[in-house]
Amino acid sequence: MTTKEKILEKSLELFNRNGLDSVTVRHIAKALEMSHGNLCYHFPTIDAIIEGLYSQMAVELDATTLSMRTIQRNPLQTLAKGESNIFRTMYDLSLSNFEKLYEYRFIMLDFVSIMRRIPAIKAHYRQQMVMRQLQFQFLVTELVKKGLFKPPIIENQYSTWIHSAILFGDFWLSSAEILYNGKESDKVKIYHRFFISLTIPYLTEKGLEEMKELL
Amino acid sequence: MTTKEKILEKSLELFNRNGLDSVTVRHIAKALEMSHGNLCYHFPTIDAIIEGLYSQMAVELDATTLSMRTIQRNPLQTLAKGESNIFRTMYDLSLSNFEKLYEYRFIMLDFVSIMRRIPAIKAHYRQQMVMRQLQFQFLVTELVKKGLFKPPIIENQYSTWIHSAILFGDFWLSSAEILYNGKESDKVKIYHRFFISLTIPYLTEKGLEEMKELL
DNA sequence: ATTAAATTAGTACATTTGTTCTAAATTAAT
DNA sequence: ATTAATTTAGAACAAATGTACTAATTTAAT
Repeated sequence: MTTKEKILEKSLELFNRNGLDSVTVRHIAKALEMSHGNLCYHFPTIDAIIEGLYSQMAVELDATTLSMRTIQRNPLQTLAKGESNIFRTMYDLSLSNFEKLYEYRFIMLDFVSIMRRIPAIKAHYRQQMVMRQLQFQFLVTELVKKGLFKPPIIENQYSTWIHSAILFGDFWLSSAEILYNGKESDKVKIYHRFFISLTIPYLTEKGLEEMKELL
Repeated sequence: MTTKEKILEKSLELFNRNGLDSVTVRHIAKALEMSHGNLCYHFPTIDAIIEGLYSQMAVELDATTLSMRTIQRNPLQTLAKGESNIFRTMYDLSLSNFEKLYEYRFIMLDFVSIMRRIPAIKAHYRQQMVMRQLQFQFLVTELVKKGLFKPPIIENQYSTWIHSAILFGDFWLSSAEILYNGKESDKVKIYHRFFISLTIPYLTEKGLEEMKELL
């Protein structure tokens, strides 16, 4: 493991534990038993560390999104494997997404602050968001075609719902930080279940049966 | 207007404009053309200012919640006024809530950070949350009874939904801060409409008609 | 083995910040 | 009008922080 990697790893640990505000280059250096002068040799500013961690997360999230893209590219083929697969795939993909966000939770917990501090991150996030929206949109359309999701009752119903689903995805960690009381090790699972449950009123009877099977 | 009030007012303005992190006692004092020594006479710490503003918001939010409580205390009487009233009331109350949150948006934009810094605020918020949850629960039950909301398909469906509605209420400003592109003056209206739209799949046909009338 | 490049430690400096303190000035009370 | 209380300004201090710089040490290359 290179020094840069060691720094990123330890920084993530400290950011997650103590929050963005409370961690300084000196803390990180001390935790690594190196001089902060040296640390600044590798990462001249603390923002560079944050940016490095964000990039890491983005890359790792992309790995899961990639499977999503496979579905998108060959939707018929993917869906043809059997209808129960699509929910299972959705479930698994969103869960690994949630887990990844938890791994980098300091970013989500200080989301606005980070986006304001580092414009490059904000730009990247906004770009990703356009993609996410399209993927969701596509997925929902497929689900309606397949008779698993109800057709929209009013115009734009699903795009509104997608928007709120994305919002949930971005801020469940913040909400949990303040309200969650249970075991830390159950947090991801529970909020992910919340997330999945939000689809229920949109399901057809057929969709509901499959979902019940899954849960 | 007392000096304390002037300080709170100007602080709110600066916090909203520049973000929590970027505002110091000296900035506030300078904007008010007073010495920061004097400012610290009225508010010994910057956290005291934040706490003051949070209390203000809480009190003002309570004013709207109070009307909510009137419904809760005399639900039959309130509902008997005509079924269209309940949606109108919901709409108006949630809108004034959204407007109030916008007025104190710096709090919502640095929600986690503030809750971590000032335990008293966190405690108060958590307490309020229990109330909010109950009010929502009650409201939904009434709406189901009245035949405006569908009965739950699976157990705890509505408590999950309420949870996510509260999450939306707390973090729409954060999401908008990063993603919203439109006119600033439309922000509240648009996100509030989102919020209201999230009820649609839960509405009965009767409910849907009334909602369409409202929107 | 020698030279060049890189990494590292430690120091130093300028800024900022929250907070305290003192003395002056203003206001209110009697 | 005198006294007491409140308010204000400004200086002062300590701690923390980001960043830069220098010199030493280690590593890699030839």
